[in-house]
Parts: sequence; C-alpha cells; structure tokens
Amino acid sequence: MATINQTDNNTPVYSISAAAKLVGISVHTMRMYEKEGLIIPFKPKGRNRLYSYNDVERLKCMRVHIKEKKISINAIKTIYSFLPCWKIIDCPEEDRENCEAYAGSDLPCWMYNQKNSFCKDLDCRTCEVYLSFKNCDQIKDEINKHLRRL
DNA sequence: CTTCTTACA
DNA sequence: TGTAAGAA
Repeated sequence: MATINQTDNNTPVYSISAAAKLVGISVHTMRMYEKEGLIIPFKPKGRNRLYSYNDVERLKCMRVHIKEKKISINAIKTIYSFLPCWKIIDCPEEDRENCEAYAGSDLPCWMYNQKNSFCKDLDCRTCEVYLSFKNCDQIKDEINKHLRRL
C-alpha cells in the first residue's frame, strides 16, 4: 500500500462550512472564534480558510468550555495570553526586549502583528506555543490552572 | 453555489 | 449569534 496522500491530523482539509458542521456551530461563529484568537485556520494568501482535523477537535473543546462550562471567550483568550511563549520557544534575550507578549498582556502572543525577529518568520498556526495544548486535556488543564486568577 | 469582509439588529 | 449586502 503506497502512501498516496501525505495527510495527517494537522493537514488543513476542511472548508469553513464543513468544519462548522463538524463542530456544530455556525460559519459566522467560526470566524468569530478566529477573530477572538481561539483558533488559527490555515489561510493561503488571500484565499479561503481551511481547517484540519485537529482544528476541529480544538474547536469542539472550546465549544464545550464556552457553552457547557460557561467559560467566556475572553477568559480563554486571557488564559492563552498567560502562555510563556518566550520560554516555550526559547527566543533570544534580545528579542524579548521589545516583545509585547513577553512584557505581558491580555492577548495571546499570536494576536500581535508586530513580532520580534525570532517570531517574525514563524507561522503561529504551526508554532510550538500555539500547539502547546492542542488537545482538550491540555486545554482543560490550562483553563483550570488559571481559573482562580480570573 | 461557497466564502470573504463589513456592518447592523 | 443571526442576518445581509456586495464582491470574488
């Protein structure tokens, strides 16, 4: 059996409508979650968004926390902002100087347009920081860890 | 017909 | 969150 497709759970294959259907939310909500920094879809230059299987799972997890556990989108966003990205990707000291994420903020590091030289050419979607807790258990742990602070 | 952005109820 | 307009 030759491997025809080099697809895995991280390969973007679902259109926004297909992904929305799998997650159980509207296309509009899909875009809103993206705008809020909860998800980073694959977006070929100027083209349509594509989502991987892992993206769908990530969204399903978000959905559970938002809908059933009543965790606000802002709370999740804030929790993401607590990620010690500089530690995770171990960027050089020089790059931390004028880094907004390192200075501390209320936004996930991947929501900043202006990135330091180290992150400059990194794709946040595939960055170790963003992927640090892609499965629901990791997300759940991270949320519970910070819940008291919110 | 699907998706995109932007706007508004 | 839903709905809509106009463009692609």
